[in-house]
Amino acid sequence: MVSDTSWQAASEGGVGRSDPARRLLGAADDLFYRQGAAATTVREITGACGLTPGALYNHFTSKEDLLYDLVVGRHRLLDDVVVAELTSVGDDPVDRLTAVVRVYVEVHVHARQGSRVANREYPNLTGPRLAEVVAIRRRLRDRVMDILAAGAAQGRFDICGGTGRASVMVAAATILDMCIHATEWLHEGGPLSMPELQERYVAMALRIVGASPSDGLPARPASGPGRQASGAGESRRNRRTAAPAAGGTG
Amino acid sequence: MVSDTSWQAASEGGVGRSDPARRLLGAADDLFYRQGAAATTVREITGACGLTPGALYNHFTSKEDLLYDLVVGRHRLLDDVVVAELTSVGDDPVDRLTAVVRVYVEVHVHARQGSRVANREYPNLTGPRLAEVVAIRRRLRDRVMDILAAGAAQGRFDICGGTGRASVMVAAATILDMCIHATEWLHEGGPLSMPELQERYVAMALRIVGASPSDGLPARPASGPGRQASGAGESRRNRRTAAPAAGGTG
DNA sequence: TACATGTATAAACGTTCATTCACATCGAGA
DNA sequence: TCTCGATGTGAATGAACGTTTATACATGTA
Repeated sequence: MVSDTSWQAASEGGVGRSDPARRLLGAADDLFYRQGAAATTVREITGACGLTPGALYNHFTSKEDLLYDLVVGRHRLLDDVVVAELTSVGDDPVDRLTAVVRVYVEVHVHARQGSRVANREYPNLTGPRLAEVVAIRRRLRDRVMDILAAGAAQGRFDICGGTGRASVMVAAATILDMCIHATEWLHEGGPLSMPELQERYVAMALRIVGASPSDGLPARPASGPGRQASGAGESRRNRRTAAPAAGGTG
Repeated sequence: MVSDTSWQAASEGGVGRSDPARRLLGAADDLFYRQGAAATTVREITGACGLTPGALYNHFTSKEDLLYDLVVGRHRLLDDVVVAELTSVGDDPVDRLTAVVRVYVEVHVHARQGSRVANREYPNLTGPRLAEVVAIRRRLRDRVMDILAAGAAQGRFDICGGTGRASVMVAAATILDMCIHATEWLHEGGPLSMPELQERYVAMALRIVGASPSDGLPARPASGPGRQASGAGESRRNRRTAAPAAGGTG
């Protein structure tokens, strides 16, 4: 499990920033989320903070610099959390893939707005700023490819199409895209609780790679309880009542 | 199977348009694909055709009207092809899901550029034009949800999380996103042939819904040859040797 | 009191954008 | 030959953009 406070606080954005800078980041995040970064003007951002356009340049060198702050922060955060989770989880490929999917779903759904901004707006960056974000994204993908390749080599995974690099990449990218897109129609407080959500996505991911059951995780999961696994007992109580009745959409 | 000529010709875009209009559509498609619609100027579009900006307005009422032409055409086309395929395929849910996935992969990968423009730029539309495209997209998704729900009701599918609307939607959207994102790192002439590609995606889709084997399709497919089916022998020659693009990660 | 610092302002800058419009060109039909 | 419709030109328009600049106003400190 993700140690709740660590990334949650950081995901508020603009740590170590002055108060006006943080307010500008927050306003920009809202506007970028609703309209897209390209369609959002400096005047809108500063206006939302009760400021005039010039004020932005006391805190950021440019509009792109502000976007970079938001985007790269989220990417570094995700990268860090994934690494931390993977170093604490052991060698079993099923465990490792499970951990990655759990983290991805939790981070993306929890910080839905910020994640969508990061994933949709990063191509608006240019030059070295873009290169840095792309490098992080590639690293994230390669890490999953390594897990899949290892699992396939051990006979634990059955990747559709074999273990060639192309097939492994298809599977890895599919799994990550799936998790990222969870934010598109699901949100905290929605019809599904976070553990339920994670369970579904873990199950789908394991199915995609054709994972053979290991400890207690059937490829066709029983509806029983999840695994005990990591220590942090944070799934004790449902943080929302969110009656998981069948109906609701997204 | 997709009757090759039908949609392929139509996907060239701008059917029934005058020659300059078609050239403008083609140039805009290229530019939108490379830079995004918002970042592409009317001057660039007309300049690419050896024209001046004003000339565009002899053929389209606005830049958005041109984008609409491109985007709605691709959506209607996909919708039509899916409907045609589904009406000719019988009632078996496995067959129906297989058909949808095959069509999606083929259309998106074959018309990679146009598909990416349609899927990435449609949010730039406004008002009724946007509403029309959104309606088509919803229809496409609902159609897959119906297939999954029917399959689950017949006990042929085992949707992760049960047969509630939310779970079915998660699975349906995941499958469609997966197919759409095939264009992000795969292309005709890439390391995988079209039938291979379709096979992988069909297999992953069936795994996601936990399909139980029916005619000859194991949930863990043997690596042997695919089903006979796919008629059009169109992947004969490799048109490019381009490298597989880096692909989206988290 | 004097000064430095952080922050905000109002106005303007230069650029770029989509769009408009009066006018030219040209092929086809009468 | 004349007209007409389709098409293209090239200049102009008004608006919007990101950004810069000179200036002002607090606040804390020496």
